[in-house]
Amino acid sequence: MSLSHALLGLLAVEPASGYALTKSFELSLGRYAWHAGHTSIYPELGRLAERGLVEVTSEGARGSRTYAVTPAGREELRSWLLQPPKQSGKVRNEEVLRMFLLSALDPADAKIVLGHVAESTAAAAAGLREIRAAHEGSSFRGPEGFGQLAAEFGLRQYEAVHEWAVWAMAQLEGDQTTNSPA
Amino acid sequence: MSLSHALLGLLAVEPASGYALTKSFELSLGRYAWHAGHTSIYPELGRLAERGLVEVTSEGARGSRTYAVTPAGREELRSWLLQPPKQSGKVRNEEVLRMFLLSALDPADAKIVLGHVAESTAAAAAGLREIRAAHEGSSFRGPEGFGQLAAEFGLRQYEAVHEWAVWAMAQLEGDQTTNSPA
DNA sequence: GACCCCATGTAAGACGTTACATGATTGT
DNA sequence: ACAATCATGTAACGTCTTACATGGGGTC
Repeated sequence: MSLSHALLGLLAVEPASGYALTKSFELSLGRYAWHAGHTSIYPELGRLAERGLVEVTSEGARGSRTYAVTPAGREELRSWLLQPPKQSGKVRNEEVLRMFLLSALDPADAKIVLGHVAESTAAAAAGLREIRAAHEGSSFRGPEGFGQLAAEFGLRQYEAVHEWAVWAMAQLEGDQTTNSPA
Repeated sequence: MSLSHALLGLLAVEPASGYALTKSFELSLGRYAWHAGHTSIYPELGRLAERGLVEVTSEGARGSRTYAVTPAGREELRSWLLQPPKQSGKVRNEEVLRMFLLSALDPADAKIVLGHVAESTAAAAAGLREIRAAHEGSSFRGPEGFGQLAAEFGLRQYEAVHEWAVWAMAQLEGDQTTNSPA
C-alpha cells in the first residue's frame, strides 16, 4: 500500500501530527498523487508506529501527537523510492479518464469539454507560477524545498495538458471540415 | 463510480465483450486513466445492463456476450463528460507519488531516481510517437481515432515529465554545489 | 491429445469512504 | 458565550483485489 510511503515521505521532510498530514493531503499530495482522508491516515500512522517506522516524538494540546520517521522508516522510504517499479502501478484519475473518453462525444461537445480543460489548466498553472515565484532562490532540500520540485512537476503537467487541449480543439475543427460528410 | 463511465465510453466507440474490455484496460485506459480487472468489469457490465445503459447485442463462442451502449447510456456518458467536475476527484498514482516524495531523498539518490524517470519517459514517448505516425492523416472520430487524442495526450505528458526530470537533475546539481555547506 | 488463449464467474478478505461522534482550544 | 477550527476516533457499508474455479475453442 502506497499510503504508508506517502506518510513516510511527508514525515521524512518534517515531523507532523495526523491532522497536519491530513491537511497536506488535502492541499498538495492528494490533488496530484495520492488521495487519503483522516480516517485512513490515523490508523495507518498507528500501524507504521507498530512496525517501528515512525514514532511519536511529542504530544501537544488537544491530544495531538507529533510523529517523526525513525531511521528504519527512512530506510524503508529510500528503498521504495529507489527500487525501479517492476510494472506500472494501478492508476485512478477521473480527470484523465474524461480526456481519454472524449472521442466518444461528437466534436461540438468535445470542444466544449476541451474548452473547460484549457481554462482550468491555465488557471491552475498560473497559481503554481505564483507559488514558484515566492520560493525563488531557496534550496531544494528541507521543508521549504519540498514543494518546489513537486510544484514544478505540477506546473509542467498543467502546461502540457493545456497545450494538448488547445491542440485537440484545433484538430477537431480541422477534422470536422475535412473529414465529415457534407 | 467512474468504472461505469469508463465502460460506457469504451462501448460508445464500439461494442465489445467483457473480455475485450478487460484487454482495453490492460493495454491503454488502465495505464493512464483508470485501472480495473475483469472481476470488477463483469459485474459492472451486469449492473449497467440492469440500469438499461448497455445491452447484449450478440452472443458468440465460448459464452461471450457483446455489449453495446443504449441511447440512455450514451446520454448518461455525455452528461458525465460535459458536467464540469465540481471538485477535483480522488487521484491515485504511485509513479507521481514517487516524484512528489523525491525531496525526502538526498540529492545523489534523487538523481538516480530522476535518471530512471528520464529514461523510461523517453522510451514511452518514443513508443507513442510510433503509434501516432501509424495513424497519421486519419479522422479523429470512430474506433480508429479513439486512440489518437489519447495517444497525443499521453505523449505530451511523457514529454513534460521527461523534461521535468532533466530539469530537476540539473537543479539538484546546482543546488548541491551552491547551497550545501562546505 | 496437449496446450494455450478465450471468456466468464464466485467468494474471502483487505481496503477505503461515508457518516457519526467527541471534546479541546482559539478567536470574537 | 458562540462559532470555527483543531484533533482524533469508531462503525457500517461499499468497493477492489486476490485466489480459485470452470469450460469452450483453436492450433500443432
